[in-house]
Amino acid sequence: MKVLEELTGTGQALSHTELESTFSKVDRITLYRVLKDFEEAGLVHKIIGPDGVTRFAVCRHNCPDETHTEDHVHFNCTNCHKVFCLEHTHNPDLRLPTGFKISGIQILVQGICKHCS
Amino acid sequence: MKVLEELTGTGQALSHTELESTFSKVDRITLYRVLKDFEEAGLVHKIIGPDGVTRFAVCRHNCPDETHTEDHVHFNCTNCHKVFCLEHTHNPDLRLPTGFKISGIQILVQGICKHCS
DNA sequence: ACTTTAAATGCAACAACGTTGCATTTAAAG
DNA sequence: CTTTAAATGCAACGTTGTTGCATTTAAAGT
Repeated sequence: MKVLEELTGTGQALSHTELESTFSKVDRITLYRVLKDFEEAGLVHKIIGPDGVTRFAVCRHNCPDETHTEDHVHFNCTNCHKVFCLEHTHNPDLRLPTGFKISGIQILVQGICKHCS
Repeated sequence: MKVLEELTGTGQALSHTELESTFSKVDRITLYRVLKDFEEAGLVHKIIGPDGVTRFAVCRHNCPDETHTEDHVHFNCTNCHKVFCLEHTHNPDLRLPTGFKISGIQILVQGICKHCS
């Protein structure tokens, strides 16, 4: 699929709207289904930004085969509003109050990205 | 407002739908406006869960007066699906790739909460 | 090459979430 | 008691996402 190529080629996470305008000839419902299939197949993962916008990014090498746990940090640039996967910045260990058991962590950092600074 | 009392009383973050059913006599648009005003006034802060559902929680003591930066971790229980503010679990220091400047961090931990374990 | 079957696409409709404009009610100030 | 402003409710609209159904496309079988 060309959608997968687009997601792999660009270094950022793309929203449904962005993909829709890229593939203007494709129906938006088809896009929804394609992305849903990709996500269930473990090829892409969904990122919900601080604005509530859901974006999609390809799963890279450090995405475990089975669990598809995203052990990396996501970055949201407040200038260009793009969302990146910082694949090499892993989730830190957190010490929670007693009684809370961790199964997953999602970290979204906001700031100025490499290209805008 | 009774909405503020409800948010302060319960120890968790409440979604718009939950608040709507609590105050069934209040119009949902009024609820939207009240929550928006509270947020702009710095009384509550918005939390967007991993499911994309936005919830609201009161800002406690450690919310800085000016910036309203939420320097604490949010917890989403995979059993009861509630969202809590872990006020005493602060955001860790993250070391990002060169060129990325941090202005804010949002951490959402998933697992089993104190009441469900 | 033709038929059959299944998968992929497009369309229509619907539901949830959120916002805006306008009229009405409520409450505060004069 | 009147005037003004704030708060509420209603209607309408836009966006996002899902589902059902018909149609097209492609693959498999004969």
